[in-house]
Amino acid sequence: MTLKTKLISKVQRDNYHYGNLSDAIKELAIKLVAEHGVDGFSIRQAAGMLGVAPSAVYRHYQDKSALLKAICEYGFSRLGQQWIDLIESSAVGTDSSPQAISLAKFSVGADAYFKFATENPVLFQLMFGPYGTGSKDWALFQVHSPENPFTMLCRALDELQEAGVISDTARKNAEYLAFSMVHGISCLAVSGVFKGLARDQIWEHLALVKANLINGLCSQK
Amino acid sequence: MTLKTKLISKVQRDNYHYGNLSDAIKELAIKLVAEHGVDGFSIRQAAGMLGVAPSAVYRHYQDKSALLKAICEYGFSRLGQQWIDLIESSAVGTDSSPQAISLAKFSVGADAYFKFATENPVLFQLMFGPYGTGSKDWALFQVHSPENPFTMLCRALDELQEAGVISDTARKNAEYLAFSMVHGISCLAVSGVFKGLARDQIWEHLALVKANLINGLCSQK
DNA sequence: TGAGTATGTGATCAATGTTAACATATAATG
DNA sequence: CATTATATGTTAACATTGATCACATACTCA
Repeated sequence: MTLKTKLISKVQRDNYHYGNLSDAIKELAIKLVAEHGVDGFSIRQAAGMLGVAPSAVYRHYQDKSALLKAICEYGFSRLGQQWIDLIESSAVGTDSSPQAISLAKFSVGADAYFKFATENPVLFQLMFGPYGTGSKDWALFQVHSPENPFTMLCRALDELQEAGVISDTARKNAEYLAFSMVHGISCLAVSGVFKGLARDQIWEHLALVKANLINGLCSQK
Repeated sequence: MTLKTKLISKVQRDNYHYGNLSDAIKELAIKLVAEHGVDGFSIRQAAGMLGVAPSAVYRHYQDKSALLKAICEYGFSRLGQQWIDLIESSAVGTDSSPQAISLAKFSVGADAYFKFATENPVLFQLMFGPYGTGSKDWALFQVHSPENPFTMLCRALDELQEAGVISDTARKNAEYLAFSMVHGISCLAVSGVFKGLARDQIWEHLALVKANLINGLCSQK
């Protein structure tokens, strides 16, 4: 439970002011948290690595919890970005029917969500933990910000409906259903429950989940 | 981030030996963790509340992480118990068809899982975090212990198959599918994402998820 | 009874989060 | 340009924590 003190290279600085400590400390914290877990992260250690006094951090973040919350916000923003990017990069929509396009978009979106989770397990758990969505004043899921993955999912479902792939009643019930499924398998993958399985197998589970979800939605009249 | 020191009543003891400190500290830890979160829990505080020196705890648990792991094990065992209990108490199976019985059992099992999660949010998150399923040597999900909720789910699915409610192929793909869905909505409920919603609404979401799941499984030939 | 073992104590250590008083660079203002 | 205000660092300190050590006490069992 004590931090491995290791040999922390205390970087020497020549300027009194750092430059942009607020961002620097956040980026480093993101890296350290991902690497050593939330509990293995300490403000003092991070400050030392930047060659800065621990108390300097408190000019930019009120708390350790405030810093962790900032990391969560970064996580959500990056998840949103990757969602969009993956849809773009997978070239969904080139000469296909609107039905096929909306389906592919939905599918790729789910992939992006799952991919983000498995590639950033610690961050993902942090985002939905007490310092993220669990924190008292977390507004991201109430306000309909475009960065919100839930909002993105809803838009993907809207497109499915507009393309006539799913019915109006299916659309109504779909939101929490779809979110639960994609989030669920992501959580499981991240939690260590699938420890024995190969990556390919886990992705097959995701495919199964997606297929069942789409099937269920389409079969609703 | 610092612990609220409050007025911790240091209980006075008359015997040198505590009795069963191992269990006492665990039970208190379970309560404190549930109440103040994992990060708000300290060994020293708990020891103080039992009127015992902090170092005494280390006779029974190698680490703080070992204690947290013990809490996770308790969690899984209690979840399993409640799964069984809820099925018993809801009197599933009195003069009904085998199909109806297996369906009801499955449904009630999912309810038990969800109920446990929402009633023990901190514990639930802990169980699937780094000190639970995420810990390096977590064997509960590899060994098929009867306490394992995944094993229980599988048995419920077996019964659905045996009763002829779902097909053989549906049974094969069902495990991770069902687990993902039930676990997914439980995670969401616990994470704070549903913060604005009333309890009834959240339970309706669960009902929807269950309905869609069963529907999807039954429609597979 | 007496030795061995299990369990609890006290003192101590290094690390951590956090704060306060002080120092310095940058920005704003006259 | 000189001066002041503000933003951003530093140093030192404090209380709390996880953990370890030598030591003390009670229980067990031959």
